[in-house]
Amino acid sequence: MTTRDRIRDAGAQMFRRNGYTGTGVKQVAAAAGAQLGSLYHFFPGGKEQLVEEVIRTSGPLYGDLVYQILDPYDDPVTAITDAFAIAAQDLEASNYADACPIATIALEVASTNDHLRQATADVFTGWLDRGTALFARHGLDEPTARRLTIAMIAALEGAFVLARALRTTEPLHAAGTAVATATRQALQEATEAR
Amino acid sequence: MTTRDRIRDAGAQMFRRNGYTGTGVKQVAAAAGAQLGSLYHFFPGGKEQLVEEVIRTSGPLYGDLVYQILDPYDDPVTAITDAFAIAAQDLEASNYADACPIATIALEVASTNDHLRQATADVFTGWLDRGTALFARHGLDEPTARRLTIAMIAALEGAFVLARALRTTEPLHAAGTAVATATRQALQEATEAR
DNA sequence: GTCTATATCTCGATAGAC
DNA sequence: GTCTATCGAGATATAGAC
Repeated sequence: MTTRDRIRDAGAQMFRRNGYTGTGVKQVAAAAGAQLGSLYHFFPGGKEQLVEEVIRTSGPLYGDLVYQILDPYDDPVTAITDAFAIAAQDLEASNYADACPIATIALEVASTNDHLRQATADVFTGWLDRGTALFARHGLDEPTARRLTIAMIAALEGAFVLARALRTTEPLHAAGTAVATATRQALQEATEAR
Repeated sequence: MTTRDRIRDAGAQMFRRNGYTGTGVKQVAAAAGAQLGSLYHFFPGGKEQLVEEVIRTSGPLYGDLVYQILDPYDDPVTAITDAFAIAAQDLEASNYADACPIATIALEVASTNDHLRQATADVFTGWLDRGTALFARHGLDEPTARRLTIAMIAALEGAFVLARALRTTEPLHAAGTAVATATRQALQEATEAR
């Protein structure tokens, strides 16, 4: 792996766990086994360029991860339940450190840096579009599919907040169950309307 | 209002909007119209003592706010829908700045400061207990009531993340609808089981 | 209790030798 | 591209006069 990649990955991990303002560029360089000069060589825009790249790479990557869990299922209801269970496992395995790679950053910059806010918005928009298409494939009309996707992502993000604070996976299971129920209901109504 | 209260309130607002690590004690003192010496006079534990007090006061206060919206309703389903709609209005009115008063802090400290992490956990636990009691009053058994409460708070927190990043209230309406649906379903099952 | 001044440290960022 | 040294600004925190 190149020095550039090591810096980007170290940044991704530290921003994810300690937040944007809570992470220093020197720490990132040290964690990457690189010199500060190298960081500024590859990221002349400094810390802000580094986070933006982290947002725009880690964000979609995490979307892929979730998508690949959901996609193979015939039944979206069990797909959702299983996906939240896997998220719970992963979170616990990382000692409640690795949840959403961009949520902390998103909240930190939402009212302080519009350029970075837009980067997080682009990531969320990408997730929404893909999720909407996935739900639509199961027979839901576009507005309903979009509504459910938003609810699913919101449930996951919020469950991560509670789970990391409480250090228990209970929120992920509770949120997953609720989203699964709402999805089952929507699918049923779509069938009845046919 | 006393100087101490002004400092606490200014801190609450700045931590809520810019996060914990993103806020400086000098800025807090300046925003409160107080001198730095006064801040350390009233909060000898410095920044950490200040946030902890902010967490433990603003957190329960926000819980009261939500509770007072939900409580008067006979029907929890419309209560939830309305509560999310009100949250959407408030968020938009503050230009997407004032969402949950402790969520950003909670994510920032979850893996970096166990003492503050515990403070946020205590706040969430308080919310959960009150919400569970409220749902139980409408005829749900305790585990179901707790599950729904967790799902509701998670949906709200996650919707805030999406809404602040995307600068739209759509996530709050979508999340509210999903939680309302899950609640309607749980109430129906409870009635049928009787 | 309030104010000013300052100590100490770490921050992001830059310069320049190699 | 990598490394060392350092700049200037801002961070948290403290001291001490009033």
